[in-house]
Amino acid sequence: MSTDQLSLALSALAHPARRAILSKLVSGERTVSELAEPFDMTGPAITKHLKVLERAGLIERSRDAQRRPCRLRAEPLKDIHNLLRPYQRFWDESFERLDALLDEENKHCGEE
Amino acid sequence: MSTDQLSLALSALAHPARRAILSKLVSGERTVSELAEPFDMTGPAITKHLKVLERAGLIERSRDAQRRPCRLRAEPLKDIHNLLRPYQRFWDESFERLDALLDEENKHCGEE
DNA sequence: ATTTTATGTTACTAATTGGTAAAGTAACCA
DNA sequence: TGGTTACTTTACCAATTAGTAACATAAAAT
Repeated sequence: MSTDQLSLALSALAHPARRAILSKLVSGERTVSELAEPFDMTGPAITKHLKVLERAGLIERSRDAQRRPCRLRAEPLKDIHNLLRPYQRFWDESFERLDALLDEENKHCGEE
Repeated sequence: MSTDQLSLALSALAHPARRAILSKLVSGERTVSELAEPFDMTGPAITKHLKVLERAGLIERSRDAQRRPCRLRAEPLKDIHNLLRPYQRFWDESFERLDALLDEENKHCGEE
């Protein structure tokens, strides 16, 4: 597995349960059991998903008595957003124009 | 593994080699060997990465004699972009304001 | 002190990933 | 027909991931 932050964040998001967990955190801190509740998933499974998210820097955890609340950290998402930026024009243009754009680019830097 | 398009696209991007391949395709069609050249990687390894990208809908392949040129397909990237949108305000705001935002949200929907 | 609640750890399994070497296919070239 | 180029397929391997059941810990409530 690739251990750079960007790869970690992307592969953390590549699971519906983890995306659902993140989206729950948009509205604020949540405990592990609050996050686990809507999923038909055992405790250890949730714990592992949270570890993946934590390792990717997408959540932070604190302590509140026996609870371990999770909160969102959006920085890695910003990196993904930046990764996508060079491609954005490909979906902002109509699909017919894509070929034209590619051909145009080829004239400039296609020969090495 | 999750087989929905979004998960496939995200996990396809979660490898530096595949991101590098995609970024090469921004400037137009490339053959397999053109894509393989900068990596210290065997043919079969590249073929596998291309299959992952193809399965995720991020590239299309055609035929030109014995060559199998690849071209970019950006739609799945648009889906990722849309996935990120709800989080965007978290990095557009200063980090001090994040807590305030979260607390504000909690007042509205934190009690169930 | 004991129980309950909340969460984590360990040990195990099955499936997937990322890589290799070696053989196979497909199109062009002489 | 035979050789070369371009790429794929077929085993095979080691490492990782996603899940489970069972057990462990930590704080609060009784």
